[in-house]
Amino acid sequence: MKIVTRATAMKNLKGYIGQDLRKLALVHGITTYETGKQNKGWKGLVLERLAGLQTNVSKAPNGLTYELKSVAFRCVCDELTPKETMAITMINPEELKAHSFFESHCWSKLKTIVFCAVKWNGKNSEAAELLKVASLDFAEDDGLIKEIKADYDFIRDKLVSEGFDALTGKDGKWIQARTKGIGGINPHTGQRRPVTRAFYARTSLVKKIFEIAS
DNA sequence: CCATGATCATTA
DNA sequence: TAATGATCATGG
Repeated sequence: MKIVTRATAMKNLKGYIGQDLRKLALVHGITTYETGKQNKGWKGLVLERLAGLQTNVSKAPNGLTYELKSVAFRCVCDELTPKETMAITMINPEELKAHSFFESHCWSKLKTIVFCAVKWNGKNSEAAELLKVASLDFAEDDGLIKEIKADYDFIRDKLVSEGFDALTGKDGKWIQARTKGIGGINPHTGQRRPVTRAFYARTSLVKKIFEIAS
């Protein structure tokens, strides 16, 4: 397995800025919506390939891997603004209780993230142009880290005192704990699948990250 | 089977 | 329009 550093990944990705991701998806054999079903994750998968990754096994970055994230941007007036929040990582209630912010998956992913701004052209977007690639260096903004940590601590505290079910997307100034379950009904049992959650970066955080990286 | 990819739908 | 909660296809 080949190791791709963040710098290499960024270099690879930058070569694709301005290109249509849908065409690239076809080249790499990634299903988009061609089959009649839409794959909501296809942009992320394409970007991972473009960065030089073979496949993404991104759970628990054991040291020297990085996270690749895409963010949908839409044009508000003349300014590019994040359309939506961005998933960071799944929340494991046990680990959330056990780990402080700087020991968490959330942080270890956040600090090694490579952001890709992708133009969003509406529902079931057929084309997706790669707008910009940025990596994050949080070391240059202590204040922001502190505030993110505060959100993490708040969410962790709430988990301990009120339980996993008490968490909502309302919590947190920069990050939030939104639901991210598999959703739907288990066709075998007919039961509802358990609700899971993930850390999300709010749009304001995404915007700030791109400002820092610029 | 389930975590991961990220978007879609609904409501205030 | 923005924010929150819910959802689906994919890959290992």
